[in-house]
Order: sequence, then C-alpha cells, then structure tokens
Amino acid sequence: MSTSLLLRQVRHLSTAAATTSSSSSAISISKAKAKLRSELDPDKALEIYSSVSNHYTSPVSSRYAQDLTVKRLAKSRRFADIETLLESHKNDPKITQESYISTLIRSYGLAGMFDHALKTYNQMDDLGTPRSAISFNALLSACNQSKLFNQVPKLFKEIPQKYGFLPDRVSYGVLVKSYCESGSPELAIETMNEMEDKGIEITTVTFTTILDAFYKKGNRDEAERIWNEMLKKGCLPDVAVYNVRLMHHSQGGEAENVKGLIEEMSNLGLKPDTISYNYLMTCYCKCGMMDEAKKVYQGLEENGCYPNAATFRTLIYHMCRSEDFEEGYEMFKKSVKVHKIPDFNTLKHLVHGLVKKSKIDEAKRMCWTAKKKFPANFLNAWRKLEEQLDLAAIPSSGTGHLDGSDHV
DNA sequence: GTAGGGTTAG
Repeated sequence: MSTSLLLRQVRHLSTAAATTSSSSSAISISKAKAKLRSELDPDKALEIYSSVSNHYTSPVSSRYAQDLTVKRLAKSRRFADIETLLESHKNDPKITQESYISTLIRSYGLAGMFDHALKTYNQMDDLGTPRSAISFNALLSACNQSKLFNQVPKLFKEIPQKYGFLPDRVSYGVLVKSYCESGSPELAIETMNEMEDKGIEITTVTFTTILDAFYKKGNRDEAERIWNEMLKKGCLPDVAVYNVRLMHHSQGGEAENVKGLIEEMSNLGLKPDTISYNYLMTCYCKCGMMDEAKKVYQGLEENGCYPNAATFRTLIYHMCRSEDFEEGYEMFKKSVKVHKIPDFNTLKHLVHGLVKKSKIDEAKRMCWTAKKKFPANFLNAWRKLEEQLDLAAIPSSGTGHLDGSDHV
C-alpha cells in the first residue's frame, strides 16, 4: 500500500471514528505495540498504526503506538507524512480533551517539529480545549525533545502567567532537564531551591536528571553530593537512578563497583532491569572478562529480564573483538529468534570475521537473513557487503532459514 | 497524566 493512500485511509478512519465505534478488521493495541517495536520500516509501521489508530482508548495506551510510528517516520525524515498523520487526529471529537491534544503536541516534539507543537498548543483556544499544566508540560517536553533547550525557560516564564495556571512538579522537572541539557546543572540546582521555596515536591526523578548531568560533565564529586542530598531529603532510590550510577561506573570499567551497585539494589529490594544488567555485562566485556559477561546474559531470564538489541550488540561486538566469531554467530541466531537484531555495523564486523575464519556458509546465511530482517533501505548495504566478500551465491547447505524454522 | 536512566562503540 502506498503511503499517501494509507494516510488518506488513516484520516478517513479517524473521522469515521467520530460516528462509528469500531472496525472489525482492526488488531488489538497490545498486538500492534509488539509489532511496532520490531518494525523498522516506516511504511509498515504506519500500516500497523493505522489499523489501531481509530481505536483510541486512553492517552496512555495509544500514545506509545503513535510515538513509535512518528519516530520511525522522523528517522526517515518523512515530516510531511507526520504532519498529515497528526493533523488528521484533530478531526476527532476527543480533541477537546486536554490529554488527547497533549499527545499530539508531544508527538510533534518527538519528531523535532516544535513549530507544529506550538501551533497546536495555540490552536487550543479555537478548538475549545481547556488549558492546565497538562498541555503546558507536553509543550515544554516537545521543546526539549526538539533540542530547543534555551526556549524552555522563556516558555516557563510566559505561558502559565498568560493563561493563569500554576506550573506543577512535572513542569519544573522539564525546566530542570532543559538546564541540564544546556550544560548548566548549576541553574538546575537553583531551580530546585526555588521549588523548595514554593512548596513544590522534589522527587527522585528531578534528582536523577541532575545526577546524570553532573556525571556527564565528569563532575563525580558533585554527582555524589547530589546523591547524598537526595537520600537526606527522603527520596527513595529506584531502578532508574541506580542505572544512572551504573552507567557512569561501567564506563570506567570498574567491574567490582558495578557489581557492588547491583548487589546494593537487590539489598534495597529493587529489581535490576535489562538496562542494569547490560551495564554490568558491558563492564565485564570491557575488562576482558567475557566469561563473566556471558554469565550475566545467561542469568537474565532467571532474573526476570529479557535480552534486548543492545544486549546482543554488546556481546556480539566484544566477541568479534576477541575473535570468537563462531560464538558471535550463535549469538546472532539468538537475536534473530527473538527479533532483537543488532545494528548493521556490529553485524558487518561479524560477517568479516566469519569470512576471515573461512566460515563462508555461516557468513552467507547471515547476509541472507539480515537482508530479510532489516528495513528495505538497508538492502543495498547488505548486497554491497555480500559482493565485497564474494558471498552472493546461495548458501551451500539448505536455504538458510535462520528465523526460527531451522538451524536455531 | 505529564518529568528521569539505553550513542551501554569503534
């Protein structure tokens, strides 16, 4: 189906949703989300999205599907398509709900289209949508997402005053983020003091933003001071704030410290997630402790976690570095099986390595599978790689199915 | 019903 046709259909569907309640061909939103996660092709993503977009249930459930679709389109620089898609939602009667229009504002931000986000925010008067901190927060987030960090303080000063509402702790959270992103965590601390004066709750989230900013600046002492202040203020640490600490300790290859932080989390009753374990794994890989890294991978499931694309990418990358290409190939097959294939560059190293070790059949099978699993715009890159390495012929044994049907 | 952690690499 062509994109323009599809978009026309989407528009039709969202208008139709105003009068009729459902369409029998639509797939469930949870099914769509799962499909969207593994779909890198923007056209196909749009197709999946269009089959659920007329089934708007609540902002939170449809936002994820919309965000994924917009992100795919933005990555392909298809801004006109994003506009058509998001503008079509303005025909929906739910546009008078502040939370509904807020998802559109946020999505424009995600695409880096802040001018459209602001235009939508300004349209609220005409559309008859009431304003509060909710849509304001969406606008501020859109500003940050579009990397216009310097504009956030200005909006923060002007908009609540203009429309007569008060910024809430989330609004302040976005403001803090904008200062941190501009490289001024000092201004973020000032903002935190201001929050305290105004009686606005400072949460673990706000501290996490600032903690991360100081680590990124290489100011570890200040980061530690923020961490201690957070605890002193009675904010409970959670998995996200530990992941910030894990990230910065794993970058220095401090395997013992990272291991210690993971244990600290468990002692506090926090369950490390895939991101936490990925940091531990990365750290072991960097220290050349590949066996320990593999143990982390093998233990993921019993810890209630699933490997993601970064898990496979990290393992495959470091297996290639230590010339364990066959092991890397086994890992590649596992990644295909669970639809978490790493990026092209990582796999390129692996194909080269397999050829170097005369594992021609494996290299051919890899290319064959990758061409099927990557989005269409990668087809040329894979063909070129095949040609360079003289792998273009059909794999010698069998058809080379790697997607769970054999060989895995 | 919104804010924080995944360019975890070369």
